[in-house]
Amino acid sequence: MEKSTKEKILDVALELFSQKGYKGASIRMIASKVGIRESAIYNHFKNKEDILNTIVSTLSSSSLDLLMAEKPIEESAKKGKSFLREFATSFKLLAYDDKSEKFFRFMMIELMQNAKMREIFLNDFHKAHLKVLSQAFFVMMQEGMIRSSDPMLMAQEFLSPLFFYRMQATLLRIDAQDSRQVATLFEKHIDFFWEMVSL
Amino acid sequence: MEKSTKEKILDVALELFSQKGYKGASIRMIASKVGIRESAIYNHFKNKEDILNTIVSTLSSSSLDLLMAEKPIEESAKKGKSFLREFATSFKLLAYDDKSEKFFRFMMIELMQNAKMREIFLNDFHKAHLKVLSQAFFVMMQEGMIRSSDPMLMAQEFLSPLFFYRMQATLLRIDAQDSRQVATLFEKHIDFFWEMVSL
DNA sequence: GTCTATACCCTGATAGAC
DNA sequence: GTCTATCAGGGTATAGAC
Repeated sequence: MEKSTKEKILDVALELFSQKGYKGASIRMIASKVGIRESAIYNHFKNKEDILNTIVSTLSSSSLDLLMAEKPIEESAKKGKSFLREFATSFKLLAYDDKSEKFFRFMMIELMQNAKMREIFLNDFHKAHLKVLSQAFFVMMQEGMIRSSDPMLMAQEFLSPLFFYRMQATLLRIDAQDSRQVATLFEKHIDFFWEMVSL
Repeated sequence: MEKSTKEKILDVALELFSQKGYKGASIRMIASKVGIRESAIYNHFKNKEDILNTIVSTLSSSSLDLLMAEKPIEESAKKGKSFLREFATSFKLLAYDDKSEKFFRFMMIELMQNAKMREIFLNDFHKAHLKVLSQAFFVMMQEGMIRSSDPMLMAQEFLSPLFFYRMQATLLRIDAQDSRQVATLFEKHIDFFWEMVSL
């Protein structure tokens, strides 16, 4: 099963976008890495922006699906610490999945430059995670598993370290540095957090 | 007191770097915004990279000084929650200081593209903060103010939300959105965290 | 210190042959 | 679908007049 030229272009483009950002990755470099001429790109995509949009719409949704495809939160949240561990593990796995990591890198580069990417990050990414977590914490509070507090605040406090550890892991891996110490932080975070909030 | 041309160039460059990144901000745009020709830039800086280096070496250190210019940590850490509040307040103020915010935006853009910026972030910025905080938590544990745990882990857990809230505040402010809700998270974080760890 | 003029490279994109 | 050829525009940087 050979990859089509179109798929090759998308793969190479994501690779280069994640290293140099949208502006820094030229059509010429993409074509060269794929092994065709610049002009041949335009048989598959209208222009450079068309490549970008295809990548973004493909990958911006997939990361959420992995986390949310489970049963209703009302039920799974009753598992308490296990739920948090599953959530964090999914989050951590994304940090070590090739395409997800590349998209994450790309997203971080564009975040401060591109309003559309900010919207994707704040709404699709962050707000969606917060919603799931705050609902879960609400259930856990009702069940008397954890101490009473603002569920949304607790969601922010739980999510922030996950994000930051993921970012650190990505940064270290770019320079081929050892990221195992950071990897253990995901698990330590669950233990630490649960010990703090559980009754 | 008039600003020298050199200072104007640095101000405009930081402004544009923070909006478009290093590659995206051209000498031409910088010159145009300052009100001179491109070639005149080269009377003040050897080349574009020279502008970058001047900005980085000026601003990468200053953000730390603000936080660390206090008394020895061994003493101030004994203040417990007040110490954490002071630390977080300094951190928050940086998010609302014009030049610091611009440099932060610029740093976030370059982080995934530029090895030097990664080094600045991980060593000068992150590691330095962790060192101060872990020392402080160590003292607090010895004084019996907070529960016993790994001081470095506790530092990571305390710092991560601060970073993430700062990033959120910056993102919202770029689009001129209301960032007051995020601003309150800094204070809520202190209260939440302290309630969790204090004895 | 600033200007004009210029050199040279890289960019995205199109036209037309095969 | 891919190629060669070509274009206009923007990028950094330098030389030399004022």
